[in-house]
Amino acid sequence: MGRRSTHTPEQLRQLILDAAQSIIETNGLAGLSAREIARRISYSPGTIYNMFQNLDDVVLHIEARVLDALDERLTASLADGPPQEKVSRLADAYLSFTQERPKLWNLLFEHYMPADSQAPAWYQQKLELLMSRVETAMAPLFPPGAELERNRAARVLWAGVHGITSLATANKLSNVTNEAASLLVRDLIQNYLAGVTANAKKA
Amino acid sequence: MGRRSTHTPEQLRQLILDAAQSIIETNGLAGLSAREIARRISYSPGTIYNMFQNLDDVVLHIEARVLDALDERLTASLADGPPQEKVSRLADAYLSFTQERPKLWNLLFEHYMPADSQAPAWYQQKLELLMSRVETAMAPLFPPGAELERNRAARVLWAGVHGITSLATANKLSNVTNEAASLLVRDLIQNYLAGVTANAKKA
DNA sequence: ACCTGAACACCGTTCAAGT
DNA sequence: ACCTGAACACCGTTCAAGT
Repeated sequence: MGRRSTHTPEQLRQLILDAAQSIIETNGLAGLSAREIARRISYSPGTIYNMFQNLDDVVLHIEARVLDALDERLTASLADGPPQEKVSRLADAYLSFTQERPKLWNLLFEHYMPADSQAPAWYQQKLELLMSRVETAMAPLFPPGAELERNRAARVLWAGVHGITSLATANKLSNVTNEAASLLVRDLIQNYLAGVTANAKKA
Repeated sequence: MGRRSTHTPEQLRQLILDAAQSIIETNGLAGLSAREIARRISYSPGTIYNMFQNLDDVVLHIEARVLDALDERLTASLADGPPQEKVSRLADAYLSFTQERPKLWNLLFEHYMPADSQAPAWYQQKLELLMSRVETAMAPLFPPGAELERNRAARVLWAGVHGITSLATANKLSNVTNEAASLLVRDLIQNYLAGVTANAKKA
């Protein structure tokens, strides 16, 4: 046994991640197991543990890929226009990503860190990057110096869009199908931003 | 073996559900197993399957309890006042429930029906009841005949509050702690309702 | 050095057999 | 009638031993 080295360590890591991602895309997180990954890449289960700390660690690296793919989508969707339109474009890009790759997107929210450990710093940074796309798109709506308000509004919209998508996908919004979700998202953005700009003018 | 009947079937069902709930409250859904329930109630694993279809079915019944408890909280929070205040009260009640019993609340969203089966009708009805609390509280903000808009606004706010809570709890809102979540919720309600009522007046 | 695979401690679920 | 517990097909993870 042992010693075959047909792959470099880096290749092996990618092999593992590719297999894991493919399992998740078809069967969801519930379908993922270290043994199934091993079977697919024709290595023994132990090998997974030579390359990663454990299965949670594998999942975390898949999440990194998803966050990167999501950011690509968001940035690709940007185009000139008024802030409201930019934000709507971002939301549409987010929604279409979740609808095209539901299992992968869902992974981000159904997987929890083991209670004793927090998400690593690079993970938090990827989240912040995503949110900063929204914040930048909205910037013209706020007077200079209103960084706090702008930051808060970006978080509220981000979380709001997430909430609608998440409940619609899980069929927990009572009668709101996945398609109708985009109507709710538009409504949220329009009315929330109307409220925010009205208040900004008052101040 | 067999035949002891120290409990009626209904008692046995409640015994199982009580044990399951207690496991979830301390260790989360991940800590739940049919064998662990059996151990706690001093029955064999097979007994769980005499009383429930499977473990998912047990979880579904726990979810029913959580939805009922949540509705009790929401209705208890109601008091006279302008609609905006009523909605805020509901949101506060929701938030405090999630903070007091995070594992139980989380269950509602981390547990998915098996892909082949939908949530039963009574489950959907409980969800609708919760959402109707919001809709009723907001009713005076809408002109008569605007049922559609009212219904949509209730869903948007419900999903929005859920999204904020959910991301804050999972530490995925970057720097937004669980306490700060209530600030975001207030901001969402205030600005969204400001936008909605401005539009309603225009129409 | 690299990889294996047996071993340990768990699962969900079923169902023949016991009282 | 009610309940058991062995059986089957799975898990995650470790680590001595093989090449």
